[in-house]
Formats: sequence, structure tokens, C-alpha cells
Amino acid sequence: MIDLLKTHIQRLLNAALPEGNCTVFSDMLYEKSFNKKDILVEEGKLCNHIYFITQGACYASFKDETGEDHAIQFGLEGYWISDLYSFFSGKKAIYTIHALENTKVLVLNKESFQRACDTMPAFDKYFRLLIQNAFVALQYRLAKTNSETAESRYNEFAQLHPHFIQRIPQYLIASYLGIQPQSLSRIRKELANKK
Amino acid sequence: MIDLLKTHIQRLLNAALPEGNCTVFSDMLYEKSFNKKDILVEEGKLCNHIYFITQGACYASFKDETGEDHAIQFGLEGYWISDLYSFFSGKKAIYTIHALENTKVLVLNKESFQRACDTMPAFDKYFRLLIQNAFVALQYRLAKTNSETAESRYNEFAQLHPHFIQRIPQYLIASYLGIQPQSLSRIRKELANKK
DNA sequence: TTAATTAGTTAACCTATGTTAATCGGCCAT
DNA sequence: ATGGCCGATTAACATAGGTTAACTAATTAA
Repeated sequence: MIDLLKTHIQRLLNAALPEGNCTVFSDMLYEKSFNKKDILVEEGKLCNHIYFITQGACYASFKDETGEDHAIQFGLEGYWISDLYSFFSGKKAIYTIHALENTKVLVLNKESFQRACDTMPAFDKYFRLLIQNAFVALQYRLAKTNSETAESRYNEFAQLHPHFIQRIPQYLIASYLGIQPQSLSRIRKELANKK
Repeated sequence: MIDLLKTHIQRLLNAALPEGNCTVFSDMLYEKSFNKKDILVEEGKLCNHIYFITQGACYASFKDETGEDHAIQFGLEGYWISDLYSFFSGKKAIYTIHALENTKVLVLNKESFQRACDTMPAFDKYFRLLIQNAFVALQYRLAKTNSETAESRYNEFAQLHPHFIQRIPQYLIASYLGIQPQSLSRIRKELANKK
């Protein structure tokens, strides 16, 4: 199992992984590479995998009724990304996941995920914590979306995710914040003037 | 264990609960009553419980920088409600939970929750499914918030949650949708005119 | 029962953000 | 190298939703 993932797990669990677990889990994973602009998961198809990004950058997007895409999640090295709706329910994906750069991921399929959770308590706990944290963060993000201006959301985003600001195109950050790229451009201009 | 909860669990698991589990779990729960306008969880205090509503209605709200409250979640009979940020992290709650009606809940504290998950696989799976579903639904809700008009969000909400429309005051529904009560009033008027 | 408070509605006006369109620079593909 | 795209910026104008304020209806408290 690649070091980045092992570190990630141990940091979240705040404990070392049993050596045996490491080996078993490693065998469940396989590496896969994508080129910039490749599709990792496509809306309308099944998504039976979750991806741990070891190199590169990705984003998940949602297509609205008018055909516009809206970014809902970004991932860089050390992030998991997937369409969890499809992964958990077995139904067709509602999001599309794109590679923003040449990207390498570790793939974990659903059967392995189940088996890891069933047979290794450390992994069960790890994935449980992951989704708990994701839920809590998402609820907070929605609360902010419903209560603050785009300017304030951009500031918070930039402060919380400086690495995203550097590597994700601005039109996607705008989309993630729920505004148009022109609006983000305007907001950034006003922020620059304020200083 | 009250029937409503047992049914809820069995429906989500799509399987009957072992009889022994039922008894053990029942002993972990205790019933608590709140009057209309009581506070179940208060922002800034610890929240070491999750509540299963057996009667009544509640909502969780978030206080923004200007002191305004924003509804982020509703619960009726058959819903769990809590400040999961505080519950999982042990830090101070960021939300306040209010009783909208005289309300009865089953209380599950953190130690019992842990023990139930550790000792009874059925409960482990149940709570895992709960939070998975909640995450997926929340992500979808955010996608809609970022891509649709208030009118469209209200329509979807009303269709998805007709029982909420009946029992939750309109100013809270507006807040949940991220708009002002006056705006929801205007939107409802326009919808009525369209027909 | 009435007074007082709270929820909902309406309307006039305001503002943040959307829309359209034009321009510019950088990058990719030939 | 160069032609064509794509992302970012800017500006003028449009609009959904916010704000303020008044009024009415419903609920609560006395």
C-alpha cells in the first residue's frame, strides 16, 4: 500500500495499522492512471469503485436540467473521490468525475471495500470516520452557502484550501461556490481593491 | 425499544433484528420529553447524544456572524436528529436544536452508541447506512442549491417532503432553502398564479 | 375576552449576482 | 510557427432575491 494512503489512515485513526492489515489491504488495491481531461466516473454509468488520489487533481460535477455542469467536489493527492450515491446504492452515477491533470489513483472496488470493512476493524473504523467527517463538513458548507455572500464564501474557501486555489481553474472554483466565473472575477477584483 | 424505531431499523437493513439485540439496544435508550420551544441541543455546549423522534417535530439551526438563525435540518417522527459535529468530535456544538411541537425522543448517548456498534453488527450496519444515506442526500441538496432557483428548490422540497410543508412554519422552510420568508411568500404567490 | 406577540403577506425599492458580449492572453494541436 | 480554443477579465444591462416597512391573521399570554 502506498505510503501516502498508509499515513492518511494512521493519522485519521490516530494509531498504527497492524502490519498484517497493511498487506491484505494492499492486495485489494490496484493503481490506475488517467490523463488530463479523462473521465474517471461517468454520470449514468455504474460506479463500483472509490479512488484514492496519489498524484494529480480531479473534480466531481453535477449536470443540471439545462445541461450546465456544477463542480461539487475537488480532490488532490491524499483525497478519496467517487460517486458515493452510485457506489453505495448500486444505481447509476449522478456525478461525473474528471481528471484535471494527469492523475494516478489507487482503486478500491466495492467487494474489496466490503471485505476490508468486514474483516479488519481498523479499516471499518477508518472509512466510518471518513464519511462522518465528510458529512459534518458538508453540512457546515451548506450552512455557509445558505447564510453568506459569495465573497465571504470565496474568502473562507481560499483560506481553508489554499492548495485548491493554486491548482484548480477559477471557473471551477466559481462553480463550486455556486456562482458564475464572471462573478468570481468581479469579487476578486473588489477584494484586490480593498487592500 | 419502541416499535417505530424497530421498524425503521429493519426497513433500512432490509432484515429482521435478532431478538437479543432488541433487548440490549432497548436498555441503552431512554425516553425524554420536550415542550414546544424547548432546546434539545444548544450551540456552544457539548452534545453527547443522538435523538430519535417518536412524537413531535424539531429543527436544527445555525447562527451566522450577524446573529441570524438558519434552519439546516428538520425532524419529525421517525427521524434522528443531533449535532453530529459535536457528537463525533467531542467539541462544542455548532447548531442549536429546537422543539417545534411538544416532542418525545429516544435518547442514545455516545457510550451506548459505541457499544451498540461494537457489539451488535446489525446496529453497526444500521448507523453506517444512516450516515451514508445522509451524506449522499446532503451532497445532492447542495448540488441543487448551487444550480437551481429558489422557486425550483421549493417545488422539489414540497414534493419530497409534503409532511414538512404541513407541519413546519413557512419562515423556517424559507430559511432551510436559503431565502427570506418574504421571498418564499412571493414565490408561493407566483406559483399559485401560474396554475 | 382582550392585549400582545408572532407568522404570513404585500409592495416599493435596492443590490448581489446573472447574462450577454467583447477583448485578451496563453496554450494546444496541427 | 500559427491558428484556434479556452480561461480570465471587463463592462453594460437584467433580474432574482434581499430589505424595509406596513398591514393582516393567527397564536399565546394575561
